[in-house]
Amino acid sequence: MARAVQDLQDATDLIDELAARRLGVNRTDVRCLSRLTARGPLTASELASGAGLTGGAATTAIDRLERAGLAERVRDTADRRRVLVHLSERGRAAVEEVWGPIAAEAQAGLRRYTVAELEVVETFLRLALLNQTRHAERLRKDNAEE
Amino acid sequence: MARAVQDLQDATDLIDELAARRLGVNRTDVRCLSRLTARGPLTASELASGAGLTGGAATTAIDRLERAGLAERVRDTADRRRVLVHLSERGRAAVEEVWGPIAAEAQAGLRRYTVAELEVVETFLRLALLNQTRHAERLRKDNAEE
DNA sequence: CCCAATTGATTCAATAATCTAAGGATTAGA
DNA sequence: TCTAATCCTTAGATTATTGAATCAATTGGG
Repeated sequence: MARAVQDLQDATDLIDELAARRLGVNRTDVRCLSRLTARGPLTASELASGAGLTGGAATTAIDRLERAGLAERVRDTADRRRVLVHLSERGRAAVEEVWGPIAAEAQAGLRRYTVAELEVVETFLRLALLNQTRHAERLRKDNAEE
Repeated sequence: MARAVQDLQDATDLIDELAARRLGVNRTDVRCLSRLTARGPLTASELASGAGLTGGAATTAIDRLERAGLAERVRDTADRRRVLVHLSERGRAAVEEVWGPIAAEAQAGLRRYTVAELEVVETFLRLALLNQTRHAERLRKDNAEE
């Protein structure tokens, strides 16, 4: 079972790599695209913490995405220190082109499952997440108290 | 459901990051450690392709792991061009310390599931993998024929 | 048995990405 | 209004990866 999870993760990793090449950006930028798709427009710092980057790295990542025409900076009118990062129309289309079909087929596959079965799978995933989160906490604490 | 999978992946990612810090190596090195743990001693080139690295990158990654005391180079006596990379005793212990408890608890969690339920989950994961693999192929082809 | 071709690993220079720290602009609070 | 805090950017140093060249060992055809 652990192996099945691992294999799935490796495959996802591979797809990210291929998607990066396809879009002409790097893996970090793909991670940012994914965040932006999932969580709507984000400020530079939200994107940074979401993608596990420092501020400086986020700035250059956004630069690259902007240069690639996949995202756009929009100054927040309410607080002009902030920069909101939006997916551009082209960015949205690119994301759809790469991940749309994957999501669609996954969705289709789910239709063969009964509600009870879906429940089992989802609970499994949530428990696994809980386990990981608990241990992430343990590691964070261990790292802190060196 | 897609969200549950995504969340789990993010959490795994976070753990890799924390583990890297804990062990004093980088993410690439953690990927190598994971490969070495899962697939036993590997030659430098097997490790390279397994971890998605070029030859040069693999060499320096092994250098770092060796310097950190986590792995060891062993010249293959049968074919002396080859270098087998083994986890060191300390490497094995470090992997166990970080991932052992996670695996143990995951294993324990699985015991609450019936055989039928496990079957459902495993099939789900395999189908998801299949879907990803199919689309990885699509992307690879698209990239190739540019 | 030898030599050319191949294979495996390493080295090195160039490139790319990241980090940290400092700086500039804006906002919020006293 | 002045000060501190916040947000993003910039710049220099560090780190990692790539791709090509190199060295060593092996293999196979003649």
